[in-house]
Order: sequence, then structure tokens, then C-alpha cells
Amino acid sequence: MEYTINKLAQLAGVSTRTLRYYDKLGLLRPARISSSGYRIYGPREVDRLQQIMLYRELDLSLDDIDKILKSSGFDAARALHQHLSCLHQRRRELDLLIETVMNTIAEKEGKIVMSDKEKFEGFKNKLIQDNEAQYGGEARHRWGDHAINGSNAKIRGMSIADQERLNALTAELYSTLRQAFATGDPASGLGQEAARLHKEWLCFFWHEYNPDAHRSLAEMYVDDPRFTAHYDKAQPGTAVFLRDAIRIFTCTKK
Amino acid sequence: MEYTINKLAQLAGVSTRTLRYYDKLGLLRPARISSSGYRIYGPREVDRLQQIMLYRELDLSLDDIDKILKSSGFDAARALHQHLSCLHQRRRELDLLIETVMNTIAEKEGKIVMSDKEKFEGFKNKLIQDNEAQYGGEARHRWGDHAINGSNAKIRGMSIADQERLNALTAELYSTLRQAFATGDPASGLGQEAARLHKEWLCFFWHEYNPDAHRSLAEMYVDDPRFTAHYDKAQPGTAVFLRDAIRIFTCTKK
DNA sequence: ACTTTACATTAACGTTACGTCAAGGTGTAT
DNA sequence: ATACACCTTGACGTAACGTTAATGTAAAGT
Repeated sequence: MEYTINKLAQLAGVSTRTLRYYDKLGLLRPARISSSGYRIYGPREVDRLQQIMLYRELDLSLDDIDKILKSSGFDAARALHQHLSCLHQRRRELDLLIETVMNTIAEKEGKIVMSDKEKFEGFKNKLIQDNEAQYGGEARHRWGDHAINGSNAKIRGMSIADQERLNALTAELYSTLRQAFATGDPASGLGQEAARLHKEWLCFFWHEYNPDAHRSLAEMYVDDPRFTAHYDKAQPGTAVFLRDAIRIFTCTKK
Repeated sequence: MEYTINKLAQLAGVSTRTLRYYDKLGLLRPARISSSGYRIYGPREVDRLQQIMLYRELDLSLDDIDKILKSSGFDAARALHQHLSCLHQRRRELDLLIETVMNTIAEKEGKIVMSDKEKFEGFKNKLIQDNEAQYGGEARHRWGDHAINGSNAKIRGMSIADQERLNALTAELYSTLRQAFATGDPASGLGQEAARLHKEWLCFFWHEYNPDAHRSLAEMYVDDPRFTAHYDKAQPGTAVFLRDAIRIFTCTKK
């Protein structure tokens, strides 16, 4: 497939100025020039532009991208895997930022107090990158794949009011769990309150509540690393704590 | 707490040049100027800087940020909630991009064929934003909270070789599951192979394998919306399919 | 055949959000 | 008193385009 400059620009969602600029830089030369001087791009250029845009997404300078693509040892497959790593990294940074914003909201509502340092926690991607450089490997990004996208048929089917209630409930659950964890005792009032809230939360999705299933799910929270990571994000040990609380909760209810 | 320009810069992770620039623009004025002409920032300025950086993270121009912060109707709490929305949005964009990269890798490996359009799918955040504007609400971002961060104690404790193997296994599982889903029959050879791979995958985290627990986990995949969303992301119905496959798998094994 | 419209070209200046000197004043510790 | 870290205000540099201008070309309607 061949494209004129405008067609390619529309396809890729960039301006024609950008393509001309890339041409001038020698970063993306058209496949050929038509008799009337028009730039004509072919399939190889499409792929190259995609590569360029991927690197741009990672905030590399055009200069660096040029060097990378021109380097003799450039391996597209390896580069793509590295991209994935970086994107997963970005996801984690974004998660940290989201957490910072959520904390800020909680602070504004008077629920917690943040230190000045904490207020900028979410922006510290440089520190993380240094950390990255230290560890250096490429093998620690694997787990982003298991992140959950969120928009789910069941939730989409819920009314706005239900979504609001679910949202409030979720917030309350996490808040209670946090405080309960601080006490250290899953059997405490707060611990049991967290378990109860978790049950309520579940009831948004289960047609009928069943203590055994609840307990079984709690075990999974510890067994499946994805959940463990989720609950332990704020405070390591939370997943085990919640499981223990639910164990007690489901037993005493019998 | 009071800060000189360098202190605040270090706290927030920006350059002193940036702070002076913001001062010049009138975006962030110091609380006062010391007798010797030094800029002194107080707690209100710290909060304001955080606000500014949040907006910057969303790629707003300093000019726009200035207007927003100066606008009479500015409501910090509401703004924070909007931030959350935007960040969740960004997460979904990032997910799309990750998907595009994963598809590109699959294409390079000859597993699939991508149209030129699909090659730029992940970059189309503008289209998504239009979509956002259309639907307009703020109530659909709630579910990002449940995303999983990924770095988990158990996985961190694994050897690099194990992580590699786990990664390969995960890829195989998803690939098989995808093909199996296409057949439509959980009892088919592919479907059972997917279940078997899922068992192998689990064995990375469980000390001992137990078919009942396996089945129980499969049920959770359907019951818990987070998992359903995860498995259904590529193809809706996959979570149920996997559950059914595991049901059959765990029964025939007995 | 003529015109309109859409699209192409190069050239050149403008913009944003800083980085990076330069040249000099300030606070304080030894 | 002098070293040294920190502050100040210029002022020029930069990356990655946006924007405008002046002009040529392909396709479509009349």
C-alpha cells in the first residue's frame, strides 16, 4: 500500500508537518518522490513510523531514535520487548501517581495527613528510573500483563447509583482494612469489620453469598500473586491479614 | 515549613530554573522574599506546586494551568477527582498501547497479521478523548483502583531463570487459550491443554496442587469482576470458557 | 476547457518549557 | 578572611514542532 503524506499522517494520527520534519531529519524518508515532487510512503515506511512513534511514546528524543534505528545492531524484536518493559514500568509509575492523588483527596477530606514529601511521591519517576538502571535487567516487568483493565460487563450493566455505592464501599473497605492492619489483630473489631465490608463488596457480584466460597476466595488472595500484590501494595502483609480476618469472620458466622 | 528555592526544588523533583520560570509567569509566586532577595516558599506554595505538577502530568500547558488555578470557580476537590478520572483514562490508553506492542510482537513472530490501521491503534488517544467528551460522565473510571501492581514478594524471590520460564509459560497459556476459545469447545484438546497449562502456571505459586482448589479458583475467575475483566479483555467470554475447561479438566483427572 | 477545491511543495518565523552559562551578591563555618 | 555553598538576574540555546506565506499540481465539476 502506498500513501501520500496526508494519508499517512491521517493513518498515524500525526501532522504532515511532522512527517516533513522527520524527512528533513532523515529519520523517515519517503519510499520515493513522485514525478511532481510528492512524497510517497510504502509499507516499510509505515512500520518505521510505528517504531518511531513507539519510541516517542517513551519520551526519547528524535535524535536518539534516529541513532537507535540506524545502529547496526538494531534488533526490532528485542526493541519491542524492551518497549513492553518500559510501558509496564510506566503503568507502575501511573499507579503511584494515582495513589498520590487519592491520598491527596483523602487529605483534603481531612482523613489523613500527608507530609510534604509524600505530596510529590507520585512524580518521582526519575528515582525509579535510577533504580531501574541499578537493577538493569529486563526480566522484572513481566507482571504488568496481569493487570486488570477494569471495565467489565457486570459493572457496565450496573446503574450509576450502584456504581457510586460500590465505589464508596470499596473506599470504605480499603480504609477500614488499613486501620485494621495497624492494630495487627485480624480478630479485632476493625478486622472483622473489614471482613464484613469485604462480604458486602462481594455481594455486588455474587448472586448468593456463601461463607465457604468467601473463605476460599480469601485463600486465593494469598495464593494468587496478582491479588497478593494488589492488597500488599500499600502495606505488605495485608493480603494475609485480610485472609485471616475472613477466616475468622466466616467461622464465627457459622 | 518554609523552603528556599533549592529545597523546594529537591522536594518536588524539579529544577530551580523551573521554579524561577513559574515565578516569572506568575504561576507560582513565593510566599515572600527575604531581606537579601531570596525566594521563600511556604506550605500553601507546596500544595500549589503539587497541583501544578498534577496538571502538567496531564500535559496541560502552563498557560492553561494558570487559567484554571486562577479561575474563580476553581474547586480543588473537584479538580482532584477529575485528575483521577484522567489518570485512569491514561491507564486505559497505556493498556491499549501495550496491547498494540504485544500485537506487533506477535506479528513479527508471524503469528498474526496487522492492518496498517491497527499498527497505530495504540496511539489514538485523541479519538478516545472525543469519546470521553461524548459520554461526558465521570463515573466510569472507578475500576482502575483494582489494577494490580505486579511486583510481588513471591516473584521477586524467584530466580531469573524461573521468571523466564514463568513468563514463557504465561505466554503459552494465553496463546493456547486464545486458540482454544476459537474452537468454542472447552472439552476439546486445545481447551484441555489450556487448563493443563493453567495448572502448571498455578504450580509456580502453590506448594501443592489440588484439583478442588483449582476448580474453585476457576469459579472465582468468573465471579470476581477483576478477573473476568482480565481474561475477557481480548475476547469476551474467555473467563467462562477457561472456567468450563478447568471444570472438565479437574473432573476427568479424578 | 475552465474553474474550483483539495492537496502538495519549500521557506521561514513563532512557541513552549525549560537547560545552560555568565556575572555577581549572600550566609556561615572554619 | 576566605572558602564554599547557595542565592540573584539576565540572556542565549534547544527540541519538536505549529503556523503562515507563497506557490505548484491532481482531480472533479460544469
